[in-house]
Amino acid sequence: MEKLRSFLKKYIPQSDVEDLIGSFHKVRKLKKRTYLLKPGQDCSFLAFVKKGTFRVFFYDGEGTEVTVWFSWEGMMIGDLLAFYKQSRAIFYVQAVEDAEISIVNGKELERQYASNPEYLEFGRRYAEHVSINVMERMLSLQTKSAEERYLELLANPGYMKNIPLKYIASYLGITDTSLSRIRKNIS
Amino acid sequence: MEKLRSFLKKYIPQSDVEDLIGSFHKVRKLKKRTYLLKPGQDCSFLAFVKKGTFRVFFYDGEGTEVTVWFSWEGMMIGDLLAFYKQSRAIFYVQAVEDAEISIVNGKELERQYASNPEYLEFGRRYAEHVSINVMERMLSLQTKSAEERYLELLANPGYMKNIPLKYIASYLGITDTSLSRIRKNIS
DNA sequence: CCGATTTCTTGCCATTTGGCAAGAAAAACC
DNA sequence: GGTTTTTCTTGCCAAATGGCAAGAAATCGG
Repeated sequence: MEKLRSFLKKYIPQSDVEDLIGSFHKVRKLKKRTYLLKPGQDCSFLAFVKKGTFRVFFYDGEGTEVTVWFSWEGMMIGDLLAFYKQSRAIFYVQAVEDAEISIVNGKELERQYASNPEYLEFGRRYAEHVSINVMERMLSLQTKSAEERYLELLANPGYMKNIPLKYIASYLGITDTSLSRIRKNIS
Repeated sequence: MEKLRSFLKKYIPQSDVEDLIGSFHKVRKLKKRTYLLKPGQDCSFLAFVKKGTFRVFFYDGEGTEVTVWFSWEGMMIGDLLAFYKQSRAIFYVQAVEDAEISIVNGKELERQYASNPEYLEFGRRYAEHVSINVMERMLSLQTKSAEERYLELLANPGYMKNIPLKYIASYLGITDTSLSRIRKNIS
């Protein structure tokens, strides 16, 4: 639970987070390529990634897979859009490699918020953090070329190293063919 | 204050919001094309738009204006990215037409959160709402053509009707030249 | 280790979007 | 109302990205 503790402490460093940690009680292991969520399912929970990598994706109007988000060890995963909208799952959430997660149910989380306003502050700060990340990705999509966006990804640690290029391509908003050509250009 | 009340009630319908309303005490009027914020300024506040329209923009590496966001009557405005990151302003925030706003200072807002956990819940729900909006715009940028994105905008009420096309173009992530051609195509 | 499957690259050509510059149209200003 | 400034459109051509299909390369699964 050490990783979960330091994750939570990032948002509410002053608070005792033991009760909150305790509410992430359901543990699941997922084999590579299996699904944590599919569209239409109940997705009123958040999961903390203890091990592995996930991707969030859907099929667009033409039946093409679009990867919306990735999540690695030490981060949260789930269908956050649907979670915040309080709707059924919109996306697929799939393990990109063998993974292990701890889950907190949405109702349980609300109870934690109600019992301790410091946890409510966690909810707020986490949502703000999500806003920041999504805004920055949005800006990148709005203003940068596919090649620039790809270089941006590579600038990060080695996060992308086990991710198939076709997932990365759709995350960048381009086809795998185009990404392949961009890679050729760069090298 | 009626509009502000119903805005706040959208997020915390059960709560008495009078104290929170009271904290939006500073009122400002801005003439068309004047700035509420410029990069580097202190932007630790939120403003509620009582009248008028705003846009958030910056200059990219090539010195081209990029419109990031719009805000209309009944919504909040400010440099939300910098506000959440607790940094100095990153963007310009400009009145697109004569406008009037009510401002709440960030520190004051924190005091409200501290004094009443129900207001903290407002902070959380609003950040979640922002996440939803930004995610949806991000998805649109990632998966749709410029023409589809433009039609999407038009599908809304008459929101865009006083906005110069060049601002809309940069909001869509294209040049004004391209938008002009798209418009020709459509009609 | 080997066959089956998935992923990645490449060629050819189409479509979308951009850059620049000139002129038309609209809006702002006095 | 007329002048100035800003915004919008268009033509010409370039660059970026896509679609399809074939084959190469890598990975998977026993």
